[in-house]
Amino acid sequence: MKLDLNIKKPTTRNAKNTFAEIERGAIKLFYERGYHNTTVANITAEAGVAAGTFYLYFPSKIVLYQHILGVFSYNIRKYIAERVSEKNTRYEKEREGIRSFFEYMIENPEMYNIIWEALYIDYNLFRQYYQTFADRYVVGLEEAKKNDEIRDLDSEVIAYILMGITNFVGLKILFDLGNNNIDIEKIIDVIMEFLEKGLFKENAH
Amino acid sequence: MKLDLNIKKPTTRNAKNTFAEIERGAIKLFYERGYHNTTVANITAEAGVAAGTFYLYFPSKIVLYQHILGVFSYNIRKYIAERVSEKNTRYEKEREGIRSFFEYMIENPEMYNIIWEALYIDYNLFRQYYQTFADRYVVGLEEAKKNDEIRDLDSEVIAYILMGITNFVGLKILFDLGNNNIDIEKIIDVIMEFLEKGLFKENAH
DNA sequence: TCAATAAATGAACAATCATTCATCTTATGA
DNA sequence: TCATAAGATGAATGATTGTTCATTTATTGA
Repeated sequence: MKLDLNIKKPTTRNAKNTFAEIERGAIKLFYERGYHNTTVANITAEAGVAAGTFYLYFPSKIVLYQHILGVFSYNIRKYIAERVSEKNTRYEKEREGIRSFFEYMIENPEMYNIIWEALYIDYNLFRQYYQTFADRYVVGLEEAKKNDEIRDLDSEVIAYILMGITNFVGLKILFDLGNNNIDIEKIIDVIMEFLEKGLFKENAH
Repeated sequence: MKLDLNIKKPTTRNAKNTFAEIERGAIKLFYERGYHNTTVANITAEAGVAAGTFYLYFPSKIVLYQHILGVFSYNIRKYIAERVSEKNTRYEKEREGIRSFFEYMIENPEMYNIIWEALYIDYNLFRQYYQTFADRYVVGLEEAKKNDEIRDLDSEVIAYILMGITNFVGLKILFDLGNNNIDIEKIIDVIMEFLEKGLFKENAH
């Protein structure tokens, strides 16, 4: 499934550094200005190398983007999975999943913009990213159902519901990141109470 | 608050048609190819007018985008508000809000891409769009709290939770729109049961 | 009917930018 | 040490595209 992007890996130590600098510069600029407002010349200038150097490693600008998306996609899944696997109940796993998503997002605010931008750069990659994320989620939810931990609701719909909650509350957190008075734990508390008891009171209808 | 985009409104009937054709062509192409892969020449060709005609009405390509975003933003809010106001309980309002969001989205799949793309074209407009949407939501939620219909949770967080749910489940629906066996009512049932009782069973932790 | 105004045209312009390539520099390993 | 390969350079290229403008056509109101 891992598609070959035709990227040339550097061998010498200096070259590895050059490659990493191009990655770093691209992530910074794609985040700050978006893919289309970032030129290859911008990236190489940020990386401190000549324009032509870019094409030693990447056959095109779009391939660099696809590569970076792949790296982020892998890293966030790994980050979350490692922390969730430490917990035992679905409730604790869910809480930890949400917390680690927010953590990763705050440490790597570039990820957000870069992943969403796939919708306008490579639609299939965008769709695949979320569908893969959802598929993994479904596995955990089905297991929790077997253990009688969660209600018997369509797991795929629930997966998208939970991704929607974390992504949009995450968006709000990014909006407010300038303000120093955001309390992430308090926000997670609200989400968890919502997941526990729902929105409506018993007499609501 | 309504910002002046410096758009020239047409006066004669023919000119009104030209203006509408440019709007229509732009929406079609922004949806199909994205903003950056759509040229002004593409838009005028789609509209069946000469390239220069574009600048009779819009001072630049970006202003046309901002104009279209404003139209969608207004239309979807109006569409939902009209239907929600017919309902009495918060439960019924919520269900109708979700349903009408999906309805509008399926009828106007362009809206989704065009609004999200704001993140890469005009960040402030993007942020303003969601914050305005959330602010409206908060008003309704606060009222429902007073009526003891919903739990006492932070209304702004809940607003982003609910927007996240509708947007991401909506995304899933758009992914699957090719398949003819999607049952929207069933998906809404899942969301509503989730909102009623939460995700976890009583004995979950 | 006929000036005055509005609408429309499309070739030309100027700027941008992804990519190439001939040349030079550095590293490697036998 | 030295031949070979890998890494790096940056000016040049060619294609694209947002915008302008001199000119032509259509509409309007008196």
